[in-house]
Amino acid sequence: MNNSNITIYDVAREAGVSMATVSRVVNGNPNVKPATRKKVLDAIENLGYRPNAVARGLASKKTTTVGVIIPDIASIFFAELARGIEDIATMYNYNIILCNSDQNKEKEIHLLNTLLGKQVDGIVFMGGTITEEHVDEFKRSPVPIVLAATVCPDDEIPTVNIHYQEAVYDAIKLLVERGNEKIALVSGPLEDPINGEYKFKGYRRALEESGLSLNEDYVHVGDYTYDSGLEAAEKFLSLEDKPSAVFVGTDEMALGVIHGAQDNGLNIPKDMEVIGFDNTRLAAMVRPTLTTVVQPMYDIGAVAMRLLTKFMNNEKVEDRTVILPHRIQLRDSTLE
Amino acid sequence: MNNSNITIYDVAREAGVSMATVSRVVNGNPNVKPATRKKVLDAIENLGYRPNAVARGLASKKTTTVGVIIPDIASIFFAELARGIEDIATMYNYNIILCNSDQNKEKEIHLLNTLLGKQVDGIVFMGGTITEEHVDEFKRSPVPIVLAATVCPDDEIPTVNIHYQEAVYDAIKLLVERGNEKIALVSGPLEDPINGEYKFKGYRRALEESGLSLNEDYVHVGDYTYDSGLEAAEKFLSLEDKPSAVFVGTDEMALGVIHGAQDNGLNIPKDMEVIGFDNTRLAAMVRPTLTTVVQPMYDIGAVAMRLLTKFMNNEKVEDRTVILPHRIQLRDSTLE
DNA sequence: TTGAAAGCGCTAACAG
DNA sequence: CTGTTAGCGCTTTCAA
Repeated sequence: MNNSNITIYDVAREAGVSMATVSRVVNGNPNVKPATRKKVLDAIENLGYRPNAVARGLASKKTTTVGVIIPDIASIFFAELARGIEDIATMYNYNIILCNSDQNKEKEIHLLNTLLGKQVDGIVFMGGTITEEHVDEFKRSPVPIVLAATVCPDDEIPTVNIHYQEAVYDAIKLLVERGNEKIALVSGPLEDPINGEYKFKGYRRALEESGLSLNEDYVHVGDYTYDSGLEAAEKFLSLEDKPSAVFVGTDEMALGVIHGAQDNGLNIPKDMEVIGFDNTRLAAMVRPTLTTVVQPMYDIGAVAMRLLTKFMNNEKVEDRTVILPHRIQLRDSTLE
Repeated sequence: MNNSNITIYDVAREAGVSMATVSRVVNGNPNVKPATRKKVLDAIENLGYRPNAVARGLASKKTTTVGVIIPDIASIFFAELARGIEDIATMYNYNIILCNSDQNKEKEIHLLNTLLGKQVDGIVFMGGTITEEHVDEFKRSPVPIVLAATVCPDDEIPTVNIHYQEAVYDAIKLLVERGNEKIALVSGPLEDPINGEYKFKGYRRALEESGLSLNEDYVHVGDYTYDSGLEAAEKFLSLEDKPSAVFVGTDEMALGVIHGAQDNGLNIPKDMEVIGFDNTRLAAMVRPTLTTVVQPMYDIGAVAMRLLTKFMNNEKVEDRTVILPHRIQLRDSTLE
């Protein structure tokens, strides 16, 4: 039954050894005579002994648990990231305490402290805007912290990202090369530097370099939801001079744009080309299928966690700022 | 900076009291003179003291952490459930250790033991098939376990579900009432009792009661993926006598069915009506929008977690098997 | 190769 | 209202 009350001490007695020896076999210490090891293993088996990780954590100051602060696990984007994190964590024998922050700064800082209180061995942090206060907290942390899919103004903090500006630049350039001169942008909230700083700048730079001017009517700021994509389409279609292509900051909003346009009788991509961002599974679940910038979410999570293990083991880390490659996956929402 | 080394003992000295008193104020024990409390609070502030939850856990035998075993957090369905769980957990001041099981029995049992080793105060379990071995483990657990969106053959194990058979029955009946006589089924893997037992039986019973016979050609077993929905459509459309309606076990597969049909020139719902299951956000992200059975994932998670808190607090629980209501959300993939 | 003993940082009686 | 004192179950020197 409830075997949670049997301790290392009980095993020691049952096996006729000291608890130190039991500890050794439990921890795979080689300095134990095979015969002794067997006795102990048998006792463990008989008693149904299960080591108490909390006690172990207190004594060893390691919990083999890492904290994960994520904006919203229900988001298809972050869920994929989380899976990458968890898989690698499991591989290295860590468990994960998962916390949703809703990108709320107070919550984020509070969660950070809760996790540190729980003595996690490290933290993977995903968020929107990283303020100085965030950075201070990160630096004050007694355990390593790695940011995933989150840009940080301070480059001493380890991060794993793709090159957002470049990625958007590439997408816009592609549209330009295909003859588009009226290219709209549906962005996520500009307060998030990934949108306001990186993606937007990529858009602007690509237009400039192509000799195209930035038309404010062609910029719509959404809130990441499908519905805001729908709205963006409505807005663009109400324009005198409609855009011939639109780049959308996330796939979910891109689906909204596509459907909004189709609901108004447009043909995608003939009447309007659409490019999304992220390459979530959604991209294959629309008609036409969505051309999109591939952001390897799972890999970002996996690499961030791997990086964290290095810090936790005091391994040498050559580069604390890792940039993963991106590319554009052509599908049917763009011509040709 | 790194304040993780300062302990309750340091605070006690700084405040000129005993550690017991510090413990009292940290834990909100009212038996402390206000003046003393203030001294302690100041000392805590000055030193930047942060209680060590691991030590606390060892001493109190409570970790305020619950384990969550989930098939795949990257699934839109489970991610929503997880969010419900986490929100309520946070509300009751618990953190969550999240583990992906991929519905693999060995992994599930192993994770269970890992979590128990970490001394979680309770566990929310989501899975597919629950075997006797599972039930044994659940019953052997020293802490309460609640199953969410997971049917269990043994009804002593607390569960939170909707009435799957009834839900499917309702959907099929609706199709019948609208004049359909050739109703196909796209199911998830039949090994999962939710599919093989409950949903399938709902389908069969509705047909029987409507005087319709079950046609094997009209049953396709998918694997929950969009692509398997696509395949199902291909298969149905290759039939001599094509179905006029199809009920699909999950929304994602339903999108596949819709697109598969459209890719073959069919008009949904005119040529074929489609009903999905779950009412994930996907249901609104297709054209036509998807009529679907509403399974309140978030609520299931939330209620399961709430139930777990009751067990953890030894509160009276009237009903360990809770059934949440379902309904059908009519959209455009069905006629009228 | 094994054991003894001192903590890890905190809670929880029990006194006072 | 406050302090003393045992542990909680395990790891980790240090000796043997």
